[in-house]
Amino acid sequence: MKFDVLTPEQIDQLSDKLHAAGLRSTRPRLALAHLLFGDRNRHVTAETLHEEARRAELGVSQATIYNTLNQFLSAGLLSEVIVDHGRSYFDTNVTEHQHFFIKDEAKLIDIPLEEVVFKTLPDAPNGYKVAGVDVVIRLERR
Amino acid sequence: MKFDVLTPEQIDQLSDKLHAAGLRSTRPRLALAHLLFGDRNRHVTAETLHEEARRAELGVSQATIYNTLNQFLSAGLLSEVIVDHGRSYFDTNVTEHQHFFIKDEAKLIDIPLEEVVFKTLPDAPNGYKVAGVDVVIRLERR
DNA sequence: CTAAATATTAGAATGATTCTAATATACTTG
DNA sequence: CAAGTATATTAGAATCATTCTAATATTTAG
Repeated sequence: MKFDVLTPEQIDQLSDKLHAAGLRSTRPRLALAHLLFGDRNRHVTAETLHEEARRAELGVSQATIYNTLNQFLSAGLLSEVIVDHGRSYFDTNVTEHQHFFIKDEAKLIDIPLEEVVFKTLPDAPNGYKVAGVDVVIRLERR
Repeated sequence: MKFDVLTPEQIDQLSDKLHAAGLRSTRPRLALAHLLFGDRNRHVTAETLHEEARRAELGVSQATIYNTLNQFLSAGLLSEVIVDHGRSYFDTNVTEHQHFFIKDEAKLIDIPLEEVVFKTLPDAPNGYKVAGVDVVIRLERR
């Protein structure tokens, strides 16, 4: 899939999404947005996205992959999942939810928020407030 | 605090701990074990431990800090906490428990296991089993 | 005490990511 | 829509945490 394959409608739609997020609509951003924001939620690392972009012959540099992922993150188009040090995972699901993580496969699976319910959770220590609660269920092959 | 300050009793005790974990008792390991395994649980990164070792004039190289932390981890004397990519945190509390994390202060606080109770948790997907459930409550200054 | 096994170390190498600063593209205003 | 200004993109250098290498030192077993 080359960038040229995007229909005018797709370009408009993705352009709007970028503008709505306060980002300029540029060729590399449209191309990456097209890879990221399809019908289903996705999890990528800079490396996996770069590889996809390479295969699709998007002509997008590694620096742009990093810049774009971080800009999409800041703009709220992506969320970050911290399950492993060394590698940053980005999630196209920006609603609150949790994750399964299969380390051996470097794979993440979303868990809908309602499937993780707490009976008890501690209060934040004095002077602090809770910014988020992240649950990671680590999996291994049975 | 120089290494020489360790009493023979402390050396014996830490030596036993290392041997029990299947590790040889060496000067650098005793020195670092002394910093790590005091009366209270601690959270360190390679950097913070290296800085402590430097201040205490232990004469322990950075490579040894990394090697030792990883050996202690493999030996079950430390656990790893994944709350941030880029930096590895090690915890002297090796019993199951959860964490508060204050990103701005690069600070971890232990949460006893009984303070985090689930009402519902999803089953592992087919072919997998749960290896662990990590809960991180992210905090910000109020 | 000697030999074999394992540890330590400085410095090089690696891997992920960020920075730099030069070039290109998008937006704004007249 | 032209020209100028703001913002993006990029290759390659730089950085940061960490691991590796291979030479030297220490520990343990016999």
